[in-house]
Amino acid sequence: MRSAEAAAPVFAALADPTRLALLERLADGVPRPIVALATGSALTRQAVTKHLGVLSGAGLVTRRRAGRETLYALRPERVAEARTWLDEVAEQWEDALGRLKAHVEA
Amino acid sequence: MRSAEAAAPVFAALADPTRLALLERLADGVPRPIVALATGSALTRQAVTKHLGVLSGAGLVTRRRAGRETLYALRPERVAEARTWLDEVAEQWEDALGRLKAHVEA
DNA sequence: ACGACACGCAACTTAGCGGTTGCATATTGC
DNA sequence: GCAATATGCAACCGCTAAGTTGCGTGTCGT
Repeated sequence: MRSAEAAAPVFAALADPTRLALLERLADGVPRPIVALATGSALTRQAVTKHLGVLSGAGLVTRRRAGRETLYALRPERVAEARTWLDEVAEQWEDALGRLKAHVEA
Repeated sequence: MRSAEAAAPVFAALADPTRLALLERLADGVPRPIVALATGSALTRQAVTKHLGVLSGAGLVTRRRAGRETLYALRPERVAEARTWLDEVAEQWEDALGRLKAHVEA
């Protein structure tokens, strides 16, 4: 993920508190069906389904059909990619800060 | 930034490719006026102004008036906060993975 | 003082998101 | 087979975001 074009969809998926909460609940690595994720979220099952669709579309989560229920699980590679983008910006900034400091002290 | 509630606005600000591009151009630590950021972005000055307003609202950027132009500069603390949130999810997942592995091998 | 420059404010249009409701479908268990 | 469960699909409403256009204001340079 080098360009902003590639990073934006992932951040867009992370931009909703409901979706962040879903990710937090999936962060333990256990795949869960929709109903299990809908209970306690004060939302309709359909709303949760849509949010999971967004997360799946951004590659942050995987879907797998198991009988009559579909299991969703976290996909940590994409989380890592988002972190990479932020790392690059932060690193570039710290490099610039370092050069500035060196220039001032010279 | 411990809860999803606090993290979402920052990610929402990062959700737009135009805003990410603006952050990339500000990542060298040099404060720039709006016109300098608008040139080459294929957008109107007003559109860029709005995006900078969003970034400023999320605390990702600072505004400073200098004569007839307003200078925008990156504010790396917030970038670090977003990274922290992603780190927590990733860490939790890796912990879960570690436990799972230990359980399987046992 | 005056023109050019950089910007802010406000109204408007358009498109997409979050959410709900209603209905159809496949699966499980008895 | 039948009721209950878990889900998918589609239409619809309300709201906000993105972007443009038009106009007004302060500032710089000559």
